[in-house]
Amino acid sequence: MATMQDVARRANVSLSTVSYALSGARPVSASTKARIDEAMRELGFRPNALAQGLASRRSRTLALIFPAMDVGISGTVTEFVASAARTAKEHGYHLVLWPFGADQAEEIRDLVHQGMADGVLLMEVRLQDDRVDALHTAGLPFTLIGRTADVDGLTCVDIDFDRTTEDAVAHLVDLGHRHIGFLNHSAASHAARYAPTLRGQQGFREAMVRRGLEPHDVLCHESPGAGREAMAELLAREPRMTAVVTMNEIATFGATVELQDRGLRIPEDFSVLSIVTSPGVGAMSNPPLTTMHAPGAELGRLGVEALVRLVGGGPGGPAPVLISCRLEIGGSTAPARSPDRS
Amino acid sequence: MATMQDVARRANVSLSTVSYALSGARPVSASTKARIDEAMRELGFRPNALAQGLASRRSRTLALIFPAMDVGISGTVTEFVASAARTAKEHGYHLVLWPFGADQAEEIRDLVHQGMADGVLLMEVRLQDDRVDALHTAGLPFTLIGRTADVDGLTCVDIDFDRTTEDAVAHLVDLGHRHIGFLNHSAASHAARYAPTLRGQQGFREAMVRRGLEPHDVLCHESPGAGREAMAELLAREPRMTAVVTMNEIATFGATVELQDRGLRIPEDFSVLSIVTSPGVGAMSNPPLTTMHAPGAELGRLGVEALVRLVGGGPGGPAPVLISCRLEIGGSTAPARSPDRS
DNA sequence: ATCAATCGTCGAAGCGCTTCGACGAAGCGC
DNA sequence: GCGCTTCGTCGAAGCGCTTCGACGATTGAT
Repeated sequence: MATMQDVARRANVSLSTVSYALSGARPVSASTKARIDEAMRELGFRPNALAQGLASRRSRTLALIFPAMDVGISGTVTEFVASAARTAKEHGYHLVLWPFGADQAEEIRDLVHQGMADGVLLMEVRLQDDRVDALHTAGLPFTLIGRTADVDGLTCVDIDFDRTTEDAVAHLVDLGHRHIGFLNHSAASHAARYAPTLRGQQGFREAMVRRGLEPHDVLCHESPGAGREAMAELLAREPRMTAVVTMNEIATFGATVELQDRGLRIPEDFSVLSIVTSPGVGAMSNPPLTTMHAPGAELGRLGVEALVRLVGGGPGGPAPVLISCRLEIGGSTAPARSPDRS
Repeated sequence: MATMQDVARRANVSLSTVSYALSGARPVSASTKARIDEAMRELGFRPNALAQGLASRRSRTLALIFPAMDVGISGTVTEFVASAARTAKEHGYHLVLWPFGADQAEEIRDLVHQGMADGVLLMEVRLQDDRVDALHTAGLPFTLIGRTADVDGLTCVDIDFDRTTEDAVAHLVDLGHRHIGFLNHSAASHAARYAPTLRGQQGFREAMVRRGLEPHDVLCHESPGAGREAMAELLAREPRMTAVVTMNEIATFGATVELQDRGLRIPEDFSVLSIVTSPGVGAMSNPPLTTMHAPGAELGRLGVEALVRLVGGGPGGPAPVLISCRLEIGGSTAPARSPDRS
């Protein structure tokens, strides 16, 4: 593996000139640059990333802290990670994976001190998150995928739950639905102050109330069985219900079964709109679900771009960047059946 | 950020002694070691990863080359990546992501020359794969997740398709089924010599023939619509069919619809066994599918462990490490209905 | 007591790069 | 023609660590 010294000798210039030719930190005459380029090509020279990092104190590496992850279908995570890695590469950065949960702030601090990363991307952020403090005191640039309760001074990229629930309700109301339920994540996630659960609930309620409609929402464990029960409970609370917004993929499969078991046809008798979904899940139902697909790829791209800006000394986003889920019309939503009697 | 020099001064020893105390490369007296440890703790010292890597010529970083990935539900990929990252960390390695497709062998060579990684994990290997050659000539240790056509001298970790299809057929035959279909991946993947498609097909056929049964298998695009058609074709080919093995998640959802539309109840009239599935997909059907879950986490762990061994100068696996998918009984397989009339 | 073989420690030479100060050679105004 | 700036290049000093050879101080065998 050729070193810069080899290139310098071959091009009859000094080591530092090669470095300047490469980085452009100082001007180099065209003829010299040509000789150097030639020498590099002939030797197949690639600058050593570690030496470069050590000397410049910039590793050109970003770290992605990602959760232990025993979640069910996490196509969204894959999309996110793939997109983040691709974007990092486009900006000349490596992306390293740090598998740390919310309780491992201390270990994160350790890794940060190793100087391997110029910046950190933190995903699955809790409303209250020790890792954020750890990163803060470590003094390393970082951006959050998600939001803590207080985002002051932080750079965040997150799903726009307000807009997503608003759009979801708007879609159903436009179709004539008035009695709409919301099937949320589990009570456990609510208790743990899992942001999507809280924000989804709030967004749905506001979207309904804004229209003078009564919101009905239930928490539901991530399983088809729980989904059936939750759907049953929603119908018990409001028998005139004709549509449901779900934000719980696995439970949705149970919910549709409950509906069909009651003789309610989807979408003729009842509309189902699944929000914040992984790619492809809509297609797994019959009829295929109308979904609002979680913007995993966008989050990855924007998160990395914000971080790169930050690492380069740029400004942190003053406000969180919020991305809404995109509505994808499937076959599970349709105009409300009967004129509403309420 | 404290350096080794700081620690040395504080402990009243030389820089090299600190290094030896840390690495154990040479003996250090207990009392000296104690002083050094103390100094490290007081200063919160963490060795700089880049400097360590530069000096020792080992970055303690592994690279994971992973596909562009526009696949549908890739929970398995997530499992794999998470498990690989966790295992790498347990062994004191970082894991960096290199998003490269099969056609980017040249760029891989470039990155390898940068000296950032001690070893490479290559996933979604094609039977014929330029990247393997690139890695080979680069002289960097690597292990494959999957297998090329010729695995001589290579270290591989892969799904055991023979065993998986054998177990799948055995499960169904034990239940009394005799006319069994196989719903494979797409013709495109077959043409591209995508290994799972080829090996799955072959394994299924052999498992059937071994029992004196006639194998019926179809290629099928990854969509529910194609799944319906493929299921219809299988039934047309063999009307007495009472069970199907599927290796195409999205298509499976269509296949079950086709069966139910024909009045065939699952599992009373017809058994469906979905193999090489992502985590959680079984639960998405009603009834929940009996599946053979792809061992994503095991592949990640074993792949990294093999690579760590290789990087440490250990022997490459002489034979590929093959892992079978684990049968998870759901509600979509049951004893064959009527005594077989064939 | 004597000599060789440890043992524990130190100093120094890198690893391959970035970056700072310096310094001839041009180029400029006057 | 004089000093002055600008341009292109060089040498050297690190970045924070590993590792090699060396060297007193013990230790054990004789």
